[in-house]
Order: sequence, then C-alpha cells, then structure tokens
Amino acid sequence: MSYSTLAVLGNPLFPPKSKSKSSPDRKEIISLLQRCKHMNQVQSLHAKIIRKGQEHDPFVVFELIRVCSNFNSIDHASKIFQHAQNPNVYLYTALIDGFVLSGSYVDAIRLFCEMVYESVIPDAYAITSVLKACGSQLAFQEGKQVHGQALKLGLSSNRLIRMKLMELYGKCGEFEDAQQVYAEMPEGDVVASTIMITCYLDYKFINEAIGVFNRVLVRDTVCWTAMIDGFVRNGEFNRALELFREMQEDDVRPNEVTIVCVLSACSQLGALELGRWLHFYIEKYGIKLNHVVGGALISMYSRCGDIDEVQRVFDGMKERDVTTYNSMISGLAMHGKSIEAIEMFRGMMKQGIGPNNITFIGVLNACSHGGLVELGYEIYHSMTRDYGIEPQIEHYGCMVDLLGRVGRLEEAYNFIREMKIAPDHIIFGALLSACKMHGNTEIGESVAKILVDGGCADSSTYILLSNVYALSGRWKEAAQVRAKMEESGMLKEPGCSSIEVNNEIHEFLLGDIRHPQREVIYKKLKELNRVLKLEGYLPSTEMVLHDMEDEQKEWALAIHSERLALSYGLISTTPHTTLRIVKNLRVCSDCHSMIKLVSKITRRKIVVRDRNRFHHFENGACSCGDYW
DNA sequence: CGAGTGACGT
Repeated sequence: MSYSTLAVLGNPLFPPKSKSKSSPDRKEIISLLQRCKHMNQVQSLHAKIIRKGQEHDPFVVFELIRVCSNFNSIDHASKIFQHAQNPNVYLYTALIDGFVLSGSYVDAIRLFCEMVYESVIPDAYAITSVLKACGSQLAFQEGKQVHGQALKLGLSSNRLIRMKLMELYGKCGEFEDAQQVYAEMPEGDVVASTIMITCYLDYKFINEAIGVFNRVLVRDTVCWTAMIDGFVRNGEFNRALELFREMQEDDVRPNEVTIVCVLSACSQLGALELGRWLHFYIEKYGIKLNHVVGGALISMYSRCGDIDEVQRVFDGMKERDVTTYNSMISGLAMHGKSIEAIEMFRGMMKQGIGPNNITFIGVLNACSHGGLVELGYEIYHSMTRDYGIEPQIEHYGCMVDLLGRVGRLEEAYNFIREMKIAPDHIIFGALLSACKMHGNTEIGESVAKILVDGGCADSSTYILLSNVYALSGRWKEAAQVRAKMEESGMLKEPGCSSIEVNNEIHEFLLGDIRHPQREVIYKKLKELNRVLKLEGYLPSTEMVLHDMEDEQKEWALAIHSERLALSYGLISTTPHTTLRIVKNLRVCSDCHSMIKLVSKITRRKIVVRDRNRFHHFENGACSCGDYW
C-alpha cells in the first residue's frame, strides 16, 4: 500500500480536509505572535484569536502565554492561563517559566503544586522550570521533593534536570547534594563544572571552585568568565586579572561578558592602563558596545579617574538606557562635577528615559558634593511627586549627608526624626561625620550615644566620635573612646593605597615596609618633606587621635599609605606623568594639602580616588575646592 | 545548557 493511499483512507496523521482548516490558521497566528515587537501587537492578536474562536486551541494559548511572559506581562499571561479549560502540561510549564522570568518564584512553585494536584503529570521541561524556581528562591525542601518526583517519573538522568538540581543544591549551599549529582555527570563536563564553580564562588569557597576549574577538560569562554567573575565578586581583583591573562595564553577568546567582568576588576583596582587596553580590544574585535559593555566602560573610566574619556564613550554609544545615564550621573558626581551631573539628569529626561531609584541616589549625591542644598531639596521632593518613587534609606542618607556637609546639622537631625523609615547606623554615621567636619561636639555626642546604645556602633563610629573630641581639644575623652574601642576588640580598618605603574598595581599599607624599593621610597619621602617645609608646609596635627608630642604627630602623619604610593609613583615614572592613586579610606586633610603642594612643586597632575570621590590635584589646587 | 552594569555613609 502506498503512502498516498493511506492518506486517502483517513490516516489520523492526515485528518479530513474539513477539520484541517484551522491548521494553517494556527500556524499563521503562531508565527504572527512570535514576530510581535510590542505588547500592544500581542493584545490586538489576542482579540483576533478570540474572534476566530481559537482561544481554546492549546497550541495558540501556549504561544500567547510565552509571548506575554517574554514581554514582562506576567499578569496578562496569568489571565490567559486562567481562561484555559483543562490546561495541559505545556500550558502549566509556559506559565511557570513566565513566573520564573518575572522573579515570582513562589508563584512558580505554587503553580507546579497545583498542576500535580490536578493530576497533570509533569514532564522534563516542567521539572526543569520548577527546579529553576526552587533554586532562585533557595527553596531547598521543595526542591528536594521535586527531585524525588523526578526520580519516581524516571527523569532523574535527564541532563538538563541534573544541571538544575546541581544549581538548586549549590545555590542553597548544600554542596554534598550538589557534588552527588555532579559526580553522575561526565567527568570534566564544562557546563556542569561551570555551575559548580559559580555556586562555590557564591559561598566564597574559592579553593573548591579552583579545584573544579582545574579538572575541566576543555575550558570555554563561559567557564573562564565564571571563574574570573567569581574572583572579582570575592574581591580578588589581581587574581582575576592574572586569570584573564592565562585565558589569553590558552587562546580562548573573551566575549563581551568576559570584558565586562575584567572591566569591573579594573574599576575597583583603578587599573587604568589595562582598562584602556580592554577598550582598545573592544574596538579591535568589534565587540558590540551594548548598554552593559558601555556602562562597564563608563564606570571603569570614571572609577579610574579619566573623566574626559567617560564623556567620549557616552557620546559614542548607540544604545543608552537608564543604567547608562545612572553610570554617567554617579561618575560625574564622584568627580565633583555636580552641575554636569544635573545636566545629564535633565538630558536623560529630554530623551524620554525615566529615572529610577538609583538615578536619584546619583543626583542627590551630586548635590551633596556640590553643596547644592536647595536644588537637592527640590529634586528630593520631585522624586515622589513627579516620578512616584518613594525614598529609600539611601535617599534619606544622601539628604542627611547634603545637609550635614553644609553645616545645617540641626536641620539634618530634624530630617532624621521626620523620616518615614527607621534610621539605621549609616544615617547616623553620615550625621556624625558631618559633626566632625564642623566641630560640633554636642550633636556629635548625642548621635554617637544613639549608635552605641543601639549596639550598632562599629569601629568607624568610635573613630569618628574620638575625632570629634580630638578636634575640640578634649583629649581625655578622645583617649577614653579609643580605649573603649580597643577593649571591645574592634580594629580600625588599615589604610591602604595603590598605584598602577607599568600595568602593575603596587599596594601600600600604612607605614608599609614590604615593597622591594622601600629604601628609595622613604628617601624620596624625606626629601619631599624637606622641600615642602621650605615651601611653608606646616603639618596640621588636629586629626591625630593621641595627644602626642608634636614631632611624633608629624611622623605618624608622614607615613599615611597615600604618601608611600605617591612617593613610589614619583620615582618610578617619567616627569609630568599623571599619577593615579586609589585609597580605601578617605584622604585626611593633611595629606590633602600635602598632595596639593606636591602637584605644584613637581608640576604633575595627581588623581586620588578616595573612599567616596575623586580629587584631581593640579598646580597646587584640588578639584574638590577643599570641600569633601 | 553555564558567565555580566548601575548603588548613600564609614
């Protein structure tokens, strides 16, 4: 019997013509759905589907739910699902996927339970989707139950399910379970290993991650990137850069994700030279300057102190979204370019890009660094009034900082009292630091008391309070606070500065003597001090905690880590080279005035990245205008 | 399949 005869006899594969009429319609509508560019196109198609009586065709409904989910219209997808009669496993899975995509993991898990309750048997895709939800929600118990179900259904050897199981257990920190599943995978499997590496690094198990990484048979770009990113997330920036170099020796091409991770390492280290090289690499290999790569580049240049290049990158970008503008605004604010930051904010509005909560943190921060109190108030009010964004603790923090910096301390204190959220130690810390700045012991003392009584005083609170006392000459109290701090076992974070010379980052701690060229560094520093004295430099001694002899005070100041980095920069670079120093704490006022003079004497530009902003020193002046 | 930005204060 020939094939065509079968068809004529009514093979179920070829249904009679009268009934097959809906099939081309179905195909057409599905492909129309898949080609939608906007949600309103989907909605008009939905209306068409209802007109044609296709709203009960499971294939069409499936596609509708998927398309709505992909357009972030989970509510719409949910409504469509509710109208479906006897939804099958595909419809359930489509909606579970939608919930996962929108971050509603609990809803995803709940829907899966509902499906099982309705006696719809899950398939491998449904299991995969719900496991993803369990992993993201850290729902270990629920995940374990799904694992049991997969075993019963004979699906536990499915490769994709095993991947999701590893991810679930790894994300929950249950590494014994994760290892068990991993052991059943082919040895050195690159994808499975990448999952393990990522999870280990989420929990800071660096050595375990390296162990897995070393046993991977063929490492690809994603695997290398996961390891590099893990180093970055764990603060191991130099190791991240080292691994990036190894990756190239291994002839594995970095892609845009790799570049973003390495750029982030450069940003945090202040490694401008490598950052510039990455920028060059992006252009040379035609890596698309999308908003993520562009944002990372902007962030790198601004955090490495090259604010002019920031503008050039921004101008050269085709895709700009709210995050691009956020990077620009916070970058400009960091460099004390408050007006430019505000202009950027206005430009963003002109482009029709709506600001978000992070935008306002940047803008308020810009006002704070520029002392623009009234504008800050205006923007703070417009945030809720015009954009419907309720202030978060960070925004309140910016306002307290803004008021505190200009010396409106009582106003700042009242502002805290009127906040809708309970103030935290960060808010009080901002006020306390303003009290130090303006030498107000009264408010400073009461704020510090709140912090100590609340049990949320950390070492920085004690140091700030002790500085508030020291500033007004109350040495006894200053010493008492310090003693109390040492008693409670709290240690001051050690000052640390670094400088990039010949593509290498050199790190210096307070009074560091580890550097191979320490003798030349200290010699240069002494020589510098002599010249500075001739220029009329008098070290101000107010910021030292102890009531020491004057000479000792001077010495204690002289070895702040930024001075060591500065000295090293001077001896190891050619004259007129710009020096870029990164410091983990805030620069003290004495080092600040010393660096101003050095920039004048040596005729160098010196850029210092502080804990929260940049100082551009040139010809004896600083871009912060001595207000920071 | 598995990897990614932006974020107050100290």
